[in-house]
Amino acid sequence: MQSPFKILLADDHVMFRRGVRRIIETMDNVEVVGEAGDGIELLRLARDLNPNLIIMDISMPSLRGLEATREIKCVNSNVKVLILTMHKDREYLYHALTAGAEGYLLKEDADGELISAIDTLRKGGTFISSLLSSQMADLFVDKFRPAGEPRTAPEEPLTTREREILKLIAEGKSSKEIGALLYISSRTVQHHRANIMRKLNLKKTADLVKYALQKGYVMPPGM
Amino acid sequence: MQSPFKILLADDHVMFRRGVRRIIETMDNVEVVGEAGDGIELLRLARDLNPNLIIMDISMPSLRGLEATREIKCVNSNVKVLILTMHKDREYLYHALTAGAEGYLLKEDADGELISAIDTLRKGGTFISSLLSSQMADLFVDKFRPAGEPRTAPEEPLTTREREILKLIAEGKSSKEIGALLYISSRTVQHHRANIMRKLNLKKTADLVKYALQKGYVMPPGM
DNA sequence: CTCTAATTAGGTAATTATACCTAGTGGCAA
DNA sequence: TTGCCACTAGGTATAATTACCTAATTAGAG
Repeated sequence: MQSPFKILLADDHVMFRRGVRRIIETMDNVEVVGEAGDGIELLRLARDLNPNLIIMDISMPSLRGLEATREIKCVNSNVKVLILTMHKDREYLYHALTAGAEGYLLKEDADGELISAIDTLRKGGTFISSLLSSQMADLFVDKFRPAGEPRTAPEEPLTTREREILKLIAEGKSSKEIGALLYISSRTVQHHRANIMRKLNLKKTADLVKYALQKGYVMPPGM
Repeated sequence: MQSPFKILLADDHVMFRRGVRRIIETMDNVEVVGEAGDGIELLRLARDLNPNLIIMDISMPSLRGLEATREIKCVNSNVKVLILTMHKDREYLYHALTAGAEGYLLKEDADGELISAIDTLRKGGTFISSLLSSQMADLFVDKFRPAGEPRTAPEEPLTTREREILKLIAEGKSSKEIGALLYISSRTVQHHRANIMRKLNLKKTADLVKYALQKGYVMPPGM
């Protein structure tokens, strides 16, 4: 048997820490080594107790949880962080993940998922509340795909044909090749090309490629 | 009552399309307007039928599903895409999302989640198989955190000067402009340019731009 | 010292891209 | 019908890229 998995709890509500501790105590080879009531105490205990996992709320007095997370990750990057919170907004989730947290669990489904969350993090994985999977996906899609842009300004000045041609340009094809592909004259392609550049206020092929990449019209390099 | 939500099915297995269709037919105000057996047919039907949602497998003959997704999104960015597949690897998920898909559902839990996935996408949301939420989180964390090197070996055949010039090319500058910036002849820039293309086995400016973007030599568009 | 690679520079030619034009057709809406 | 727009096609001209060459200088490795 390995040495036990050391967990540090951080929440400003005693009752909540007690509840979490009780759930954890049903697990094998896992030990709660300490409890912190605010961020300052958390930093001190994280340094002294050297836990493997910190379970914390992100709304704590004297130092916000995310600040604490960054601080701790900076000093000891081996420790895992599981955020346990009531916030289901995507902004909180986003900030938690970018701050370095490996887990994000809603208090409302902590009963059902806390144990599997701890297990997952112990094995080196990442755990997000299943209730937030759609938010998660939204985040991902928003961050990685400026294309389509459903919610923010579908103001695309290009016509269908122009997008089609832009895609081929960004793939590295010449006007002549594109004309052959689409069964139109290369002069027509050149005309579309000029229109695209005029509409987007671009000057060079390089700009067209970057625009197409940004919009997701072509495969990102590296796949 | 609104006009029905039009769905186009794309999968190379007839039986699977039939099964999906049967599930969908239990929904209100939703209509399957067509079925495609391969990517080429999919592109044609997507254009002709103008569906609101495309449900497709990503392993189809004659055109891979992700290619088809980009193609369709490029021409009609309003259509939603739900990937229905057996692949649970994070690479597939990642590529599907970056290709512009709004949904990713495993065939094995299609029975239970297909209807809610369709509903979610109809409302403008994003849906990922709950079985993949941990993969999703891993993806997110991987992408946003490690500021250090990527895992791939940095075998870079280019010289310092060549990288410098490649960067400027990708920023949209001409050989003459680059020469003026670096106080060298535009002919020298052209020579470097040719060397870069020879080393990387590339042919066009567009390829250079994509390569530079991939390597991170220039800011990704949109940030 | 010798050899190689990197950087610099130029010649010539073909191809392609960019910047200005005009103009016919078809679809769609006021 | 009239007008607008997308798509088509072409003319002309200049700028830039791409594809072949050669070659001098310098720094560094062997």
